[in-house]
Amino acid sequence: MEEASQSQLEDIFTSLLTKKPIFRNREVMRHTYTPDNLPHREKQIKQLASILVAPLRGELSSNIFIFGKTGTGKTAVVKYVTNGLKKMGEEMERNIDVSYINCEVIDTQYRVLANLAPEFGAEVPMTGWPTDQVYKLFFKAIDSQERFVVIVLDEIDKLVKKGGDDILYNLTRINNDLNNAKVSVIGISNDLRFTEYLDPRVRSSLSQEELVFPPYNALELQDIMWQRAKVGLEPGVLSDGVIPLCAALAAREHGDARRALDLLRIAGEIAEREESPKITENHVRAALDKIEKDRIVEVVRTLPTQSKLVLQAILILEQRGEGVITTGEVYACYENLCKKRSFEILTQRRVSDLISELDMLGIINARVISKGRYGRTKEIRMASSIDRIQQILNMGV
DNA sequence: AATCCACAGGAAGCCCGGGAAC
DNA sequence: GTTCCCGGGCTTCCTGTGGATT
Repeated sequence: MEEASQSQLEDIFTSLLTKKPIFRNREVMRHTYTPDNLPHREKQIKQLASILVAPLRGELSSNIFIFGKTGTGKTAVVKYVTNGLKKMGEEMERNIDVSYINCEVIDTQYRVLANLAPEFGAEVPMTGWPTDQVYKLFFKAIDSQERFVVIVLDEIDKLVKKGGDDILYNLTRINNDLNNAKVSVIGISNDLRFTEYLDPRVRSSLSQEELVFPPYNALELQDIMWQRAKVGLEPGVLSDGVIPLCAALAAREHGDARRALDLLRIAGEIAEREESPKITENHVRAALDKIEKDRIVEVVRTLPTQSKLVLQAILILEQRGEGVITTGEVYACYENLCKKRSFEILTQRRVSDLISELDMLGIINARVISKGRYGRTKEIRMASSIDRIQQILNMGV
């Protein structure tokens, strides 16, 4: 390292002293933050409020089904309106409870009930009990006093995919048996075709009211970012093209506000680290790259051993570069790999599932193709840089 | 038109580790 | 301790299938 001369040191001090911060309030720039007003969602807010006003009048509110892709403000609007509902409930001395459950994490009937019950004062272990016992306890707890209960099930499609629609069936019918309490359910889903998998009775009962959240267009995304930037960033740190660029990039991904805000925040963090006085379009592009890289690194690093072996097999085949890779080839290579490193060998059926999982994680591309006489298989390709993934793989195992 | 490949992917059920209850 | 539950990973067995080849 070079020796810093006196004048260089002075430069460092002055630059540190004069260094202007980028962020005023970093929290505001996160997509998890719920702002005071939600631009371009006035219609949905009004709709939702007009349904949820029922408990304030002492009536049972309809069940609601909410559709819309990721980052269209579904969760934000629901939280916003239900918060307001709770506050109004307190003012009017009505007993209103709102329970929010994210079904991506809590994805079985048992876990949903075990998470709901404690909110009404019934302690339930996270495992061990029969499900119907938990249900009974939950039922009793909820009916112990007169109240309105709104249960929000976010990412409800995940729940149904794994746990079936039994809970929904029970929850939507629960009012028939309750004496004191009244329950309504808000289901949030980003899979538009998801109701097809539901029992018709559940479907009709759950979608008494339906709300659709269309994607934001680029201009609306800009509005959202401007509004956040006003509070979250120092004035004057934004170069002209930055917000339009973030909006354009996010609009390309079906108008995802979450993505737009992440881009802007990460770009800000990169600018901060570079000690740049302004966020530039290049920072945004760097942010785009960083988000994707970080995601891949994290996913690959935390992959279970067997998935890593399958991925390694695909990598080896890809590097050999002998045309299209199929499930059979991957399995053969994987078998070798396991033998060489003395790991247990799973069946091809299981490996086929692991390949599909890797596809869903976006590390590889796998699509089903038919080679006519030569059967049906998956055509497998790497989705991103082979070298980088090999590096991450080398660190583990 | 019939055949037939190389799998896809559903269904059922096993095993195990978590835990509760008795 | 034994016996009961749950869920996740996995195997076994299975039926289904698009389209080149016969």
